[in-house]
Amino acid sequence: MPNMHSEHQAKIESFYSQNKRMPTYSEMMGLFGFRSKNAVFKVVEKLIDAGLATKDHLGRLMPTQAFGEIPLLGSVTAGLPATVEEELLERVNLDDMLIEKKASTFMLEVDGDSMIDAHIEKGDMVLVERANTAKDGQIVIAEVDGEFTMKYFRKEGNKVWLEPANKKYQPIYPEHSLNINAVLKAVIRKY
Amino acid sequence: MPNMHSEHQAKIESFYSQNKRMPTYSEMMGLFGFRSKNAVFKVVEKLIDAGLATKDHLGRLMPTQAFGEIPLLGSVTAGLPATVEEELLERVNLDDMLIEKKASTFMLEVDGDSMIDAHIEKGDMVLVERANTAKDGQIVIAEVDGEFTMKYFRKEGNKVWLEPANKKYQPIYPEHSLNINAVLKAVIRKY
DNA sequence: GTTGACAGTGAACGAGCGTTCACTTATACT
DNA sequence: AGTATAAGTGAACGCTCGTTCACTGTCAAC
Repeated sequence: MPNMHSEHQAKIESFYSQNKRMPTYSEMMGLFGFRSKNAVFKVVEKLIDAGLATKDHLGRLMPTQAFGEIPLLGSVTAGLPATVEEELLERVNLDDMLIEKKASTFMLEVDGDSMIDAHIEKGDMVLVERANTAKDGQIVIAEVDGEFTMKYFRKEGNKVWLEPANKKYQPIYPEHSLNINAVLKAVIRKY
Repeated sequence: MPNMHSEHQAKIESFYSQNKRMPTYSEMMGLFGFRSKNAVFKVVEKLIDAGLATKDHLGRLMPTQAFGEIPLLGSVTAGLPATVEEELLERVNLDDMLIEKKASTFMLEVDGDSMIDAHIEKGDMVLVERANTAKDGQIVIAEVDGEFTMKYFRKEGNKVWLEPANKKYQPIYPEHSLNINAVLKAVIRKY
């Protein structure tokens, strides 16, 4: 039996991603197939010694690194190492990485081709944050003549306009006002 | 006082995203500024009545929708609605949406321009899943002559080759074997 | 064969949990 | 003024939690 630890840890991880919380010792009894809580206690003790788990101030198991976190390897040209047992890898949590202000963050689907030269294509998902203002060069979702579009926001002096990232469209110079709706934080394309 | 519920819920959400678990009633006492657990009890009762929370079989608070989930609005041309109080919005969890097999999923940074015509550019982050095989048309990370690259995987009959998404590079026809390392699941670009 | 380490059982214990009860204070409506 | 409704206090209660203790079986080492 190579490494019992990882098997137990995998079951805990699986429980966590289903229930969004850590299992209690009684629940782990069922999870591991034990009939005694003490058996669980000893297993957990080893997981902690191995640095694969932690407890909080209530004695409850805490989600540590590797719960919701994904190994962040180097670049594409480096490829994937054969074994990823190494704990010296950096790890990232998608939510923490992409979402700053959760309450004002939304997701939208892209449905035009006006930002194609910025490599944002139809069908992509965009993560945006509600805002009324933007800085020059940011990509925004704005309302122009009652219609919403995604464009580069440009500002020079007190002159503002919108610029598509597609040569076949023209920049938009607002006559009166320009209602910024949100600024782009991230693009997500799923395959 | 417009809606006390949302304020309390926001504090719980904040606690959850920091501690990756729900607060206990005692912790909520501190969180809300109460000196009695019963005050918390009544607040929680209302949150449940309002459908903003649930309890599990232990009586503990459960993370419900809206914990780690982001409102998924329509398309960009639809813009962002003024109020998002409506509970009829679809919501998505980034992790659940993007990660299928957590144990074999990794993140890499893109560092070439060979996939630029597929709108994957230098600096993008890619979510990949370790694999030895792929289907025709999928984007893969493969090893060719000791070097790793990201390319389209092509297969016709028993002939396989790699195809860049950039006219200035040539397709790669492997002489002996072709080591597929991983297949692309998603592209993430952060601004 | 004996010993020691390890893994698991089963029962017990204190602590903290969620919950309930009785009571007080404040707000709003007749 | 009088009264209902809601919000908060503080103490109590049972239940489940994590933890501990004593014990049994198993396997390897010497």
